[in-house]
Amino acid sequence: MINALNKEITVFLNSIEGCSKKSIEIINEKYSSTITDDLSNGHITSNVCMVAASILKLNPKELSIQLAKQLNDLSIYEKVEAAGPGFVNITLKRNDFLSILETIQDKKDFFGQTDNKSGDKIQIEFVSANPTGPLHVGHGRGAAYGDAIARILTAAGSKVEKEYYINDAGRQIDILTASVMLRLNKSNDDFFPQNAYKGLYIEDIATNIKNDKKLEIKIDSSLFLNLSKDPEEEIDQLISALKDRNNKEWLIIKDFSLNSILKSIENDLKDFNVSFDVWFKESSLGNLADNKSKMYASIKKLQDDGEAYLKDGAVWLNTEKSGDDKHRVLIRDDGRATYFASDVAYHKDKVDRKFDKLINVWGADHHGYIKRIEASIEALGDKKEKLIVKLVQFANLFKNGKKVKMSTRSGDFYSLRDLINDIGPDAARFYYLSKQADQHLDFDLDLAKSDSKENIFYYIQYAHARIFSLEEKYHQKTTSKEINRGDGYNASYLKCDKLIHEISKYPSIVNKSAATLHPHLIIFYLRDLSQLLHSFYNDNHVLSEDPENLELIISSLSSVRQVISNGLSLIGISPIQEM
RNA sequence: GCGCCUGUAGCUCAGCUGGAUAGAGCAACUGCCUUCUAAGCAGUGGGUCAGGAGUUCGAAUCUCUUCAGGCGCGCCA
Repeated sequence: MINALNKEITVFLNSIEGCSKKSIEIINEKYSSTITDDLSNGHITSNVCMVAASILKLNPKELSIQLAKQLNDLSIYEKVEAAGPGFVNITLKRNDFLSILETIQDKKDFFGQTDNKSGDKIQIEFVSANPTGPLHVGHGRGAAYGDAIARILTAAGSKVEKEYYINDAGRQIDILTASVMLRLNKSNDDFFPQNAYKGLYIEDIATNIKNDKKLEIKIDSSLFLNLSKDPEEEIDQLISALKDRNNKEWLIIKDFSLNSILKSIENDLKDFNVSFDVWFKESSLGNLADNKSKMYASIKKLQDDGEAYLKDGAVWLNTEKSGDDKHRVLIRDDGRATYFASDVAYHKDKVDRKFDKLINVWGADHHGYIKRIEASIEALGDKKEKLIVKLVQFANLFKNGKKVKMSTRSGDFYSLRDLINDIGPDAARFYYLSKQADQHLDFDLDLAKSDSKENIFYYIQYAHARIFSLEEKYHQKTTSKEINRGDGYNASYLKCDKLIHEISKYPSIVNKSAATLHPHLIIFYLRDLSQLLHSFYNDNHVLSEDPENLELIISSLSSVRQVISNGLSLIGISPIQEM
C-alpha cells in the first residue's frame, strides 16, 4: 500500500517544474510515508511535501494541496487530504483497509517477516561469560538481548549466526582449577586464598570429581608457608606450584571443572530459551609458540604489514590511528600474549569467516575496549564499520524492595538460574528487554510476579488469552471450523478499525526494531495493541454480536492474537492461552 | 583529567534518522462485574521535555555550552 503510494509520489515530484533528478533523489532519501499514529489523520500519511519544500524552496502547504488533488484524481483512495503544515493524509478504500486481515490469515506466524530473505550475513556474539562460575543476572540481560536481536534480524531477512566465545585459556581458568584442587585437598582444609573462587559450585565440582574420577589430592602443607601477602601474587604462586607438583591431576581437574561449568552454563541458557550455533573456544586459537596456530598467524600478519612493532621488548599495536588513546601491547616483554592478542586473533577469525556484519554484545564496563578492537580490525585490513558493539548495562534486581546482591567471587549470589526458577524464563526475558539495553535497568522481581496491570508481561499475555478463549467459544458455536474470509465481511462495521489499524503497523515495527537493534520497541508496541484489545473487549460483548458483524470481529481479533503471538516470539516468549 | 551513557508528570519509563495538541503505567480521586477471563475498562487532575544559546518553516529529537547522576580508563581477564 505504501509502496504504491510512493510510486505516485515520484510521479508527482517529476511533475514539479524545476525539480531535477538529483533533487528527487535527495527527497526520496529523506521523506517517509507511514501508517498514521491514529485514525484521526487517515490511514497513511506522508511528509514528502515538507521535505520537498525545504529542498526546492517552495511552500509546503501549497505543495501538499497539489499532491492531494493529484492523488484524489486517481480515485484509488477513499480520500486524500492536505493537513497541518504540509502533510498529505490518505484514507484507504474500505476493502483495501480490511485487506490486512487476509494477509495475516494467510501468512500466520510469518506475518511481519520480510519476504525477501537475501539479507546480510550477520554474526552475533553474546554472553561469552568466562567459564569460571554460573551465569549471573547481568549475563541474563545480555543473553536475552542477543537472542532477541538475532530473532528480529532473522525476521527482517538477515542470515544470523549466534556465537559464544569461551575464554578457556587464560589465568582465570587456572584460578578455577586451583580453587577446585584446594577443595579436593584432604590434608589442609582451612587454607583457602582470598582470590580463589569461593562459591558452593566449586565444592560441588570437587565432590563430583572425587566420585567420578576417584581422585585423591594431598597437597604438602609446606607449600602454603611462604606465599606472598599480595592476593594476586599469592594465587599466581599457588597456581604454578600446584601445576608443577601435581601436573597430571591438574590437567584432569582443569578439564573436568571447565566441562562441568560449561555444561551448567549451556543448561541455564537452554532453560532460558537461548541457543547458540557456535561455541568458539579461545584455546582453539592456539598459542604463539605454535607457528601453525591462528594466534601466531594473526600477530605475524600484523607485524608483516607493519601494523605491529617491537618496543621495550614487547610487541605493540598502534591503535591510536582509530581513536584509541594509547598504543596497546599484544605480546609482553616476557613473551606471553595479552588478552588483547587473543581477541585480535579471534576477531581475525571472525573477519575471515566473511560476515557482512559482526555484532558484539558486551557488558557496558567493556566500553573502553571498543576502540582497540576496531583498531585491530582496521589493522587487519577490514573496515571498522563492520563491527557493531552493543553495550548492555548491568541490571539491578530488587526483591521485597531491597537490592539483590550478585558478585561472583564471594560465594553467595543471585544467579540467572535463581531468576529463572523465581519468575520463569518468559517473564525474565520480558523484563530484561523492557528497557533499552544500554541503560541501567531496575528489575523488580515482585512486580514481575504481581497480578496487576503494572505487570505489562501479564497484561499482554492476558490479551492473548482472552482472544484465544473467545475463538474457542466461537468455533464451538459455529458449524464450520474455518473462518470465512473476505467477501463475508460487513464492511460498514467500524468498531474494529482501531485494532485493524494498529496491527497493520506491525511489519514496520519489526523493521524499525531490526534497524535500530532495539527489541523494546516490540514490547511497547504489544502493550499498546493489548490496551486497544482490552478496551474493545470491555465495550463489546463479542459472542452476542449480530452474526453479520461477527465474522469481521472474529477475524480482527484473531489477527490481533496472531500479531501478539508473532511479536512475543521475536523476543523469545511463548504466548499464554489460558491465564 | 579523558572517553561513553543518562537527565521527559510525584514515581518507573516510551517518544530521539526533526514534523500535527509531548504519551503510557503506577500513585491520588470517581465510576463499571446477574452476560464471552475485573491479571480488565472508562474518566479527572498532574509537564519551564535539567538550564542556556544556536541551526530550521518547524526542536523533547540536531549542534555548542553549563549543571547533575552513572560507568570506564592495566604489559588484569
